Amino acid sequence: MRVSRLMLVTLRDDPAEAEIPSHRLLLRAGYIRRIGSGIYAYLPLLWRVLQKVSAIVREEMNATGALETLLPQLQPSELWERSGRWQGYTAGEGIMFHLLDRQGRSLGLGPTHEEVITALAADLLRSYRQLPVCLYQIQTKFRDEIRPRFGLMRGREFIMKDAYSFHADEQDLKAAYGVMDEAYRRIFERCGLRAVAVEADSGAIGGSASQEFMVTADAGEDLILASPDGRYAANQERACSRVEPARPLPVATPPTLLATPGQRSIEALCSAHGFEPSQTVKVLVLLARFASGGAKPVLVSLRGDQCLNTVKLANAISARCTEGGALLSVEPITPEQLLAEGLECWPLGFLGPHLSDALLQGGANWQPRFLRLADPSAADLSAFVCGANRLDHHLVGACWGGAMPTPDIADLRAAQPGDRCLHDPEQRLEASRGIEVGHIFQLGRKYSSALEASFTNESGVEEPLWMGCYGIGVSRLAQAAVEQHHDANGICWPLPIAPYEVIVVVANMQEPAQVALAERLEAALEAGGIEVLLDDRPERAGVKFKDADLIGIPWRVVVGRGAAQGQVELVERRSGERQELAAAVLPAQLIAVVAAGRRGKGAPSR
RNA sequence: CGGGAUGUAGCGCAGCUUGGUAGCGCACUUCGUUCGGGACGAAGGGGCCGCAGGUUCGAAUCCUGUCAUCCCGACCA
Repeated sequence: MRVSRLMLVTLRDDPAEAEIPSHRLLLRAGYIRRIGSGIYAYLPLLWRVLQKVSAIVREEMNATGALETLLPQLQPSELWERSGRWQGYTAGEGIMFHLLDRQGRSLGLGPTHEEVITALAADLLRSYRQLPVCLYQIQTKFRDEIRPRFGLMRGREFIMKDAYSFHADEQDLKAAYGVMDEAYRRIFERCGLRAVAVEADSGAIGGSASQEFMVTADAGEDLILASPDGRYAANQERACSRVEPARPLPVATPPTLLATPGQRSIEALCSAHGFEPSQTVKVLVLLARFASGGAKPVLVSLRGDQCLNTVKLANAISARCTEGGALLSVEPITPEQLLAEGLECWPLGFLGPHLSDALLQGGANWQPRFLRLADPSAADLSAFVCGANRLDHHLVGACWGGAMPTPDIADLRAAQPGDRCLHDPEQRLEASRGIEVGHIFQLGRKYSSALEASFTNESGVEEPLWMGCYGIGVSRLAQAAVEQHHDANGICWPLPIAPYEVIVVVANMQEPAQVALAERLEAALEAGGIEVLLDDRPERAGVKFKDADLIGIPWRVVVGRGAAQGQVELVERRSGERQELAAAVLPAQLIAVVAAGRRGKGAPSR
């Protein structure tokens, strides 16, 4: 392919909209153009990258026995109502684009395909003899992201590989999950990416076990906490750790009232009275809103030196409040909200776990009882300092039981870098950032039960199918590769996913000898199965070198001054290493090197 | 949605405070000189100054509204 015919438009200046290196480089090097917020055109060079990634994904999925398919993006709301997700996905902070057709039917633009696939499974799968099956597709997904960001990293339209497996029992599901885990590791490795598997929260998709695959990069949106020994890694949303022992509070029976004027924070309280944060319990009041329109006040008790993990909190609330439909949001309660609800103002900043349900009586809409939750680190304290539920006062020496109703215990604390690990107290969690490029879930029977997808087992009894689901963000993966593989001059594609493998640069198009030799080399390389670009533009050599570096083709062949003597230069993009060699031997040598790179040596050595 | 910022040529920006009918660099076209790491000179083309109102003899500039985009938080592959 000739560069003059490639519609290649590179930019010398960084576009103002791009923040992170990969986004800047994809724009500058002519791989993508923004069409709208979170909506990008994949230009020809990027499309080749995406197809290469897709081909690797396809090979590895096929190798597991999965079947490729293509499901509709336009999905009837009725399916989503049956799974109970229509409200959650369209109302409130819902991310599903939805519309009415001309008959007034309600449709959604697929953000994911559990509903469709499960409906199909209900239709087609009748007997254990048909199981297991795994279907996958590589297709555009639509999500009305609250904040699209970083180019392809978080687009509103993006390419995803999603797979769904169906099993007769949980053991078989777990086996398939393990097979997918291995396939995923091979996919990322073959794409030349350094990726780590971490324990994850399963979020809106639901289900039990789930694992994310993170491409490590400073620009990643996720915080990973991992032990140095490599035995534990988790998304911070999910991560658990040991809590440091609290310093015991000298027992003061009965609890005494302490005047604490204006000391609304743990920090202010402790510095004024010489307490340690671990001797205190902080109480948060939040409001949980549900799809049904209901709202429940939640009282959360944490040890004063610990932080709330909002994902764990949302999970704990969802698990305990099943009747109101999906949990839409959990937000701190503000004085304005109390006023609007018709309640008198609470002494915010001085709350204790014994805040009375009586304070909720007479409210307009909220449920009249608190959901009382506590993290074990707070619940384990035998005596503590907490708010007195009275303005400018705290209680010293409070303890659980009696007037202090014992709360429901749930893991609610956010693990932090530096915390000791559960599996080995000698290990401390370390933080790094990652880009989530893959996620695998054991869904269990959540969707199959809701959508009545059942099969007849060996004993002739009908039961819901066991399901797994497995995603890879294909377009995100391509950008993550750039984030991980670039330098000051541009992109350094891992060879297996590079848009072209070799670029032949004619230093001076006015030298017929150079042009002729370059064309011969292009033909020889192509005959050897190499994907070759020929830079035949009437530009100065410097411009072409800059562009070649910017677009990141792994190997560059320069046909220049030595052309008359049959000498050319070979440059490796990643290392910058160059060698002079005879044009006659170049094709064979390069074909061998590229073939080795395709076999998975595209990954960097470090 | 909350907080912050920005909309002027394809890209990056100046001009706005102090109204007088738009400019710089890159890119693009033509010619010449150059020709191995984003050359130089000359000549060109390209702008409802985001949109709509208002103030004014006159608005990119002042006022009001609106839309869009980007950044910081909650969502996710």
